[in-house]
Amino acid sequence: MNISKIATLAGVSNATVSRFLNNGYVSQENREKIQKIIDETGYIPSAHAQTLRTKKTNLIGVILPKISSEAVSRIIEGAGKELTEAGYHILLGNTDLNIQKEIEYLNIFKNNQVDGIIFVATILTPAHLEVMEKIKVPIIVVGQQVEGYSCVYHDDFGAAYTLTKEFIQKGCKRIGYIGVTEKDIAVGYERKRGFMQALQDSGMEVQQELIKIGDFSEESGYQAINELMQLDKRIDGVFCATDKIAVGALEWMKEKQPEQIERIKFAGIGDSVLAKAISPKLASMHYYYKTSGKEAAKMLLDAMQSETKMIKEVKLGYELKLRESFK
Amino acid sequence: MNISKIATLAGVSNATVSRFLNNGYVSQENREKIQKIIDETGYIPSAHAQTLRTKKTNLIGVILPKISSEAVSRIIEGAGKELTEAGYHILLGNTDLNIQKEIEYLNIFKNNQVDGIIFVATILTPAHLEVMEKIKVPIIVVGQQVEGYSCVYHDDFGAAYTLTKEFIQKGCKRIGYIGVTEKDIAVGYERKRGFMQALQDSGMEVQQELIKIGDFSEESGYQAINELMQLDKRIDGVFCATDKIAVGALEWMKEKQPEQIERIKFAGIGDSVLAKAISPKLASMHYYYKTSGKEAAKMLLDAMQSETKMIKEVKLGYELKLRESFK
DNA sequence: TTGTACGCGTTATCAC
DNA sequence: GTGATAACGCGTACAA
Repeated sequence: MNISKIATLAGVSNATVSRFLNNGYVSQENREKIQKIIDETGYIPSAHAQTLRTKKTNLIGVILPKISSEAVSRIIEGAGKELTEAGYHILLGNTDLNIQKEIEYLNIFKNNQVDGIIFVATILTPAHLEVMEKIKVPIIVVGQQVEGYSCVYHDDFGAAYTLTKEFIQKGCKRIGYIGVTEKDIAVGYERKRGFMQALQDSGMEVQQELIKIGDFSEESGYQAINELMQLDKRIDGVFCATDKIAVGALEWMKEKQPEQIERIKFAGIGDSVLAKAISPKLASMHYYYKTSGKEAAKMLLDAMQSETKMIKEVKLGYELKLRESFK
Repeated sequence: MNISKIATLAGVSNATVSRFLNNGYVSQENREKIQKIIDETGYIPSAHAQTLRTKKTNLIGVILPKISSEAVSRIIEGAGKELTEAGYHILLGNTDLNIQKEIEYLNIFKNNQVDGIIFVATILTPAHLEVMEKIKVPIIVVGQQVEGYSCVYHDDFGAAYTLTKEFIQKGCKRIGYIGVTEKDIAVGYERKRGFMQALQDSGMEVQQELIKIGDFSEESGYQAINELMQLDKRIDGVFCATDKIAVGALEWMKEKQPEQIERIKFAGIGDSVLAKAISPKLASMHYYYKTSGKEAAKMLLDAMQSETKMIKEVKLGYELKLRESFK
């Protein structure tokens, strides 16, 4: 079923049907005839033919590292709502933590396959930037601050700084740190920087041996805390760059040294559902993931409308959630 | 940049370029010339124009109730991997638990916008089936068994039956049940049926007043357990239709009657990350969500290839995970 | 092995 | 207000 058949059935030309569909001038009489045929046939215009003609796809490419992550799914949830309301659909680009795939998706989306891109980034390499340069549709980066692109991210430095100050204020003297690779500017570099800066500003020495770098898994938290506890039994605080890492660390404590768990303060970042569910309840920094998705979508919608390529950065705050692990 | 420009630059006709791109006969000499131009320009054919011409979109519509759900995101993860490898992309249809939106998305996907549909269903109404009837592309339903459609789902009856038997074997005499609406055939109806059947088969009476129906939230578990404990203080087991409900119930116990928590056995279904993280660790039935997504994708790929509309049902098993809450 | 010419379904232009 | 008709970018008979 296509527009010509509808036109024939309604006794008008396809141009009139097209005008009817796109709010052009059509007589009341013809409006009714056409509507009747459309209702009867259940006709829906071919989005692909429309795209070919108008250059507008109504599609937004969303590139993300891992769909089964609480943060990421929240971001999509927020972005999706906003985009759907504006008449756009989401084309998914799940890279499964594979950096090469990120570049592949950027390339796939490049040639007008989508009207805009939301890129939930982790590690940005020069290769990424090179491809991104060539893309004509607007790109909004989520989760990382990146020069030359509109982005929405959390204040990782500030969150880590504030959280570390909290450790210090509560009297912690020897605080361990478990983080991730600094190639991830937001989670790895900025959070660690906030941690170290807060120590320095409080006149405390940064002890490099108490800084452990793992990956994003619970296991890496489990292993890192083990190393930390062997290194220095007087540790009285453990700053984990993510909640997941903290959960792993707490798991180790509960298994191996349950008598110490009350003495040592633990905190993560992200305020996941896990943080609230485990025992002791994990202190964490609440991040507004859904809002960040929503904000990114709004920025993208703006960018797609305007002619000028104005760059806008949105830095979202955080909220301290002190819980049992931080008494 | 389009195929004609590439052809001109390479000094051949667009037909030759097209043949080159689609593995047709092209002389070695021309192959090289064309490849050179394509490399230089970074040309990528317009997927939309290809679709218009070939009627193949390479798109799979995935309709789901809520992206930020562990089960759902796992399903997508599994399906996505399989589909991507086969050269398809996912067009997201997040309905945000709105049944009307499910029907909207089915309609959007109807008219050849996608080559196939994966429908992660919750409640299927006659209105759903009516729209689904009219859709020409293959549909695979995930999470529910539905007459006339290929589907992949978990053995909810069996899981609930087995789990209930476990309660009984461990000596429970008065088992409460907290479930969800029976309109959801899988989670609501089948799990409850398994529960009741197991009681009956063991010669135990089903006590209707010990059966509570809430929604999918933790709060509903929190409230339902409160009602149950007021009704009958001798309750020694609580079967929760989902892990989330069980988490809410345990939360209430920890807050209000911590001294009773050891006496009463708790279990959920789904084996979420929460189940393993909370204390006491929640006994649950492991479900193979990622596998179900993978399986659905495979079935869809098959269905899209074959001419015949063979219906296939895949019922996945479960794995009992006894944990602290079930000692 | 190559090129010409047409059609996929839609929108936009223009003359009526 | 309306209806031919060209054009969007591509794939593919068909003729060469």
